[in-house]
Amino acid sequence: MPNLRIPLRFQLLTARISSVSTKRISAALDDTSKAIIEQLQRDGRRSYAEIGKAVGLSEAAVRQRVQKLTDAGVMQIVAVTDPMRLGFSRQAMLGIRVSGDTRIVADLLAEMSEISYVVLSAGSFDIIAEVVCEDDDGLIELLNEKIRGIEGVSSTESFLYLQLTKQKYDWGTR
Amino acid sequence: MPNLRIPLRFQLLTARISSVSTKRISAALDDTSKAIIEQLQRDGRRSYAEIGKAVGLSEAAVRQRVQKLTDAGVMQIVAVTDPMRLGFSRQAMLGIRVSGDTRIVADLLAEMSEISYVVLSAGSFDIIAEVVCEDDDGLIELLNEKIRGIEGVSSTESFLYLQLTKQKYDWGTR
DNA sequence: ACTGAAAACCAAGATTT
DNA sequence: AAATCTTGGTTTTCAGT
Repeated sequence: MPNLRIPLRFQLLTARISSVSTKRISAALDDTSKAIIEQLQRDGRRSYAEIGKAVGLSEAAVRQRVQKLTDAGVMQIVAVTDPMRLGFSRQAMLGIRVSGDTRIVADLLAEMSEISYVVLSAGSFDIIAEVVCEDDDGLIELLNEKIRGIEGVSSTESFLYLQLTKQKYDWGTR
Repeated sequence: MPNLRIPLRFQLLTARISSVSTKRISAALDDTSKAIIEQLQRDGRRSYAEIGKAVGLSEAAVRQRVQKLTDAGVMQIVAVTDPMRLGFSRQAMLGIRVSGDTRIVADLLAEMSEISYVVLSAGSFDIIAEVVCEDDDGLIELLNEKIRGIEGVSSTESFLYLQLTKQKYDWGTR
């Protein structure tokens, strides 16, 4: 069973890869599969029959394709919550410089509930992390009490979010 | 009808807000709703009956709550595709400095299909953007031919992804 | 494509706050 | 009174053959 506490892409990249092997599907989805995915991107609970009508397939055929796509880890149907709607209104991207093993620091960051995104990167930052806090106080506290206290963190730089202009997850279908 | 080409949070933040007013739910979800959301984060197509069994509610009650949560924009059930699985293996975060109106540049970036994420930020970068390309050539081309050519982009800095350590979307339920 | 089983839907009615 | 949950009957979908 995959670790389900971190749902979307992270899960796709880790848990699933182990079981399905690293076969790459490339952009080799046919138009019908793309159309099915598009339907489900609009509404993940749309019925197979309805999707079938839209893409010109029988209900059963749609169901089989959806099964295949999810089994292969190409697609996942999940609920996503909106931090803003839940009172987490202060977001920021952090650039972090590390002395020592970046993976150890990244793992510590990943354990923090306020941190939604952690990547190891090449460039003038070793780690990039996204934080989601209720307010400025939460962010200040997180930075000073938790992040800067991590052994090996030599400096951090914050980029407060002013406005989220775009976010998408629909690779391969457009 | 909301613009569905940009599915998740962006949609939640824009299209939905207009119709539902800006009421904030705060962390005021009761435990039952949280439990329902958790179920759907594991599998967005789990049946209402099954969820009901898990959270101690009737099938109809679960359906009503899910309806409310999605109508309120707290949650959305969608298909998410994995860029890696589809052959987009080179990702990077870009820090962009802009002279002039950052929103205009951000909108231009948002139109590019390789760019998955755009935020206006305060700090030493005016815009932060995530790019997802098939390979290094794609990234180089994007940077030089498209991004650096935008009027008002004064400098860019790239942070290539080495490893995605964490990604989550489940605010409010943990 | 067909079929039994399951789930979703709908409309009241009951219960809670 | 308003919101929320349950129940029972009906339609639709699901999953296996």
